[in-house]
Amino acid sequence: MKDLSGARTGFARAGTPMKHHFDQPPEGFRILPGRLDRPAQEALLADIRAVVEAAPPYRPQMPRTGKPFSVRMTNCGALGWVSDRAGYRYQSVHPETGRPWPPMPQALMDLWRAVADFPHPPEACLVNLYDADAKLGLHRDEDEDEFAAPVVSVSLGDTCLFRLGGLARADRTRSLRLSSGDIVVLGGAARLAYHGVDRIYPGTSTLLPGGGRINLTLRRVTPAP
DNA sequence: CAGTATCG
DNA sequence: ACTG
Repeated sequence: MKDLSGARTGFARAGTPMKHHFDQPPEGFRILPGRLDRPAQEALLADIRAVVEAAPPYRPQMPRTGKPFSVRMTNCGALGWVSDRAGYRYQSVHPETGRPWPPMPQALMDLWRAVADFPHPPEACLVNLYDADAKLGLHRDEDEDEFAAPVVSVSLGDTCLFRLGGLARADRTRSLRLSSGDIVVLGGAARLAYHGVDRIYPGTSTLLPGGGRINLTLRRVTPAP
């Protein structure tokens, strides 16, 4: 049964008298018109293989409960996003090896420069590894101290069902498929929009030998100098 | 105080 | 554990 209360913000019909409504996705959300071609995807994948070699993917845990994520993660760049019983945070070292995160590959620095429209380089690239059953619940990227910079996301491998909401958790959401090579920018008002990954469609890409999906999210964490 | 990138 |  649909929620007919109407007492929600979201992708409301135009002309609704309530505040905080929009009939379009939040301003600043865009899927770049041209996805990365196969050679570019393969080059990025080679970079990520090196990252994974130096900083092995691990399974984060939810704050307080310790409940494991289905998604495995690692990072590259000066800072990496981690989650464990102590909470969400950015830190400069891998939580299991204690070593600094491997450097941000040049291709990702170049990609950021090309699409972010922000005058300072990214500090963190979170690498999310999805197997066929992995999901990421609706959330906002709000652990950064710099919201003027966008979040830039690159999809590699199997297609996923991506869900985009609004600025409040209860806002209406839209679902869209993201396929290998797609580049998404969450900037402007959409920088703090709720989003998540509802499902992976196995066998929809030949990029990753074992199947699955890799998502790279580039972020500026500290205020621009 | 409840909620959270969990899971349903 | 930390934010809102």
